[in-house]
Amino acid sequence: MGTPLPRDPIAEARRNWERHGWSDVAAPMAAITAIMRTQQILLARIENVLKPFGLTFARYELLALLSFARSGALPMNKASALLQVHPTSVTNAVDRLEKAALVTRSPHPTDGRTTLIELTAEGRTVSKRATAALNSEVFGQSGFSEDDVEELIRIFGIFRRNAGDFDDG
Amino acid sequence: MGTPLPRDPIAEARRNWERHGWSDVAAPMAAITAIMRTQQILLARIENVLKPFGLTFARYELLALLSFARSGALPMNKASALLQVHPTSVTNAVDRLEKAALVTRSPHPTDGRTTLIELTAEGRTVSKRATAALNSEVFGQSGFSEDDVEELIRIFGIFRRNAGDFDDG
DNA sequence: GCAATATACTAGGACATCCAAGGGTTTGGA
DNA sequence: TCCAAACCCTTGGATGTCCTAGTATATTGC
Repeated sequence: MGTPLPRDPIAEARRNWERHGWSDVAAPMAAITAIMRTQQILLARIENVLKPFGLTFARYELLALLSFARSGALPMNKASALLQVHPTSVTNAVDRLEKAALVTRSPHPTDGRTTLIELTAEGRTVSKRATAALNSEVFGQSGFSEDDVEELIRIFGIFRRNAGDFDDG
Repeated sequence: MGTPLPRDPIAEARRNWERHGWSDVAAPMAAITAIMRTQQILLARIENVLKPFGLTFARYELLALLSFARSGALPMNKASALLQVHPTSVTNAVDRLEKAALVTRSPHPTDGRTTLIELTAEGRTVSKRATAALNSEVFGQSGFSEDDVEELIRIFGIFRRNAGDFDDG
């Protein structure tokens, strides 16, 4: 996307904030902006690893979720809740995964409103291979120290709970 | 988007990773997934605050960048580099901001290839108001402790430099 | 038992991001 | 001097996300 900048643009933004008299919120602004940028970098790495499998991160997450379900099947609304994305995003992902023959839709046995998503044999295979690739090429080389990884898990765990993602602690 | 889950879905994913023998990368996987989710939550808060101004985060970032430029104007490629997004994303944002009369395009005085983006008076006003809103409603209530904010800035600063975003230290 | 309310999924629209390609402008080396 | 390579912006296409209905099925309450 380009050559490195001579200066950290987020540090510059922080200085701009301070210079304009917003010192009280300059640090959180910088932290939040850094989260945004880091997410963008990580997502690009992940998508790059998944591309050979014909997967995007959204579709991979759904496959992985199904692969951990006891029966290999989940209702769409359950998937939406667990992945914490809008139901229409799940519909979209399932449409494409179904077209690629990695999952199938089937009616819920007792609730006519509900659609079950189920992994196909190929879906399970692709999921396994994609996970192996992500483990070795992204998660295994995250660039974060072990201590920092635990810090991030702690900080964002608190944040997500406060944001209403889940109840336990 | 829904009621809180009974359990932290990312902590569950981490346990799944460990149960499948990927303990060595389970923690970074959890950290990266938490970054993704946190970004999503923060972006939603930001977009929500910006909506009354008719802005999205992408457009706001461009406005804010311009407001800090000495002359209030920047070449598009410069904006693309500083915001670290694809040039086509800048084209898209400028199209919409120009339609809203918040910025104007003008030819570069000496380089015929380059287009300058410049804030209009209204663009400057909207930028100021939107920044004030974000400062008070998002950055001022980030939910991160002061210490954690500094930790995040440190950790992601290292990460972004290693990812090639910038050169200094 | 039936109407009103709630829940589940999908269709269509608005935005953002990236990539690939195309057309115009500059620059630089033969 | 002049043409090829480099650079800048835009267009068109693929994806993903969310929101706002709209349709179908369940549940609840009177």
